[in-house]
Amino acid sequence: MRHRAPDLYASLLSWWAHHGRRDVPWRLLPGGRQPGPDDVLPTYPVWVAEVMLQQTRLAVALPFWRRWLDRFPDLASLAAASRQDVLHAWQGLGYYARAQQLHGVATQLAAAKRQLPADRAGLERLSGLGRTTAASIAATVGNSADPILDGNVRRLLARLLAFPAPPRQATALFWTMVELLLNGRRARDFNQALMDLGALVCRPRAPLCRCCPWQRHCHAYAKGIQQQLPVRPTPTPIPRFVVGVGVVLDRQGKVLIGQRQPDGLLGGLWEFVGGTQEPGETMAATVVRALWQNVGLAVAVGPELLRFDHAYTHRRLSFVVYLCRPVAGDARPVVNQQVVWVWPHDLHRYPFSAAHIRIIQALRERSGQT
DNA sequence: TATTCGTGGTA
DNA sequence: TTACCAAGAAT
Repeated sequence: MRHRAPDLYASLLSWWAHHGRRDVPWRLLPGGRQPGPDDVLPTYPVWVAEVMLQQTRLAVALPFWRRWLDRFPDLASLAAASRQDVLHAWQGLGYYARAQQLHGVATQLAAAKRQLPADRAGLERLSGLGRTTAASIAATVGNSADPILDGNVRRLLARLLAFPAPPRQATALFWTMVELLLNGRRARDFNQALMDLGALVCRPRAPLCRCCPWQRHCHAYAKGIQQQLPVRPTPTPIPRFVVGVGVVLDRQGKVLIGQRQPDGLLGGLWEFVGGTQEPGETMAATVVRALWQNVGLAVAVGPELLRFDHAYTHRRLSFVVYLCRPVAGDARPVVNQQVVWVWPHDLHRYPFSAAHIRIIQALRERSGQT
């Protein structure tokens, strides 16, 4: 009995030829010409793009990718850059460990006088690349026979099979399926077509089944349950915290910032000093305690600068930010890598997270008024 | 295997 | 306002 994989492949590529996205990184590479099946694309810009695109929407990553290539056009320039410059180029993209991994790989390769590998096995040994990203790079660059299994493909296959559990439980099955669908053929267009189909038609919400080349093969569609798939894993409750932040200005008008430890949340980024409110504690007390514990500085809490909510994947924070004056002690790094006093107009030289960018913006608006 | 890594758009 | 979620990987 013949399986139906060849039919699915052909209908997918036929759909993609007319409806695939044009603004994907490998179709935007310098040179402009659309690559033919035998063309080999440069590995470095594809590597950067694929890492940026991990858990990040195409439209979000694209401007970062362009700026990055403008700033670090090749592996050598990235290797020669400072960690600060690299983090600064990544500022606002999130998952900052990815930037440090790119930098680390570039540095190690440069020290060994080696170039990026272009095959999946070699790529997968690099820090920050799992099977999907390595396969996507290899297939994009060399048009190798390496299928991918990203979020788009998982969702698509979960619906195609009407898989009755969270897709993560079907990882082995889905890998086998994409291998069968690709059937040893070259994967550059195939992988892109699968992702485009997931992004444009088999969308997370309100899939456009009328436009889908696989509609007649789709078990979820046949059952009318495409809206209910894929099955979501039971969400874990997200803790909420209130964070008190002190923007400390000294007599000169310099402001105190600290650099976070290299690993963990927002690793290596700079921040204003703060801490989470404890039960029964006033906001002012939280700020005083945070400054004392984190940098050994006694401060007087002044007026509130702003308050806002900020959500991370696994916690929700409410920031309350106060202007403060130092009263006693010298700022020293306790929980931070280092602390420095900087002029407000030099803050843009340091990489900050989105929440602290917002604080900087409020600081600017306030100083502009007075 | 389950958590932990950001951010901003969207309904 | 809230919850969901996106070109996943590391631990």
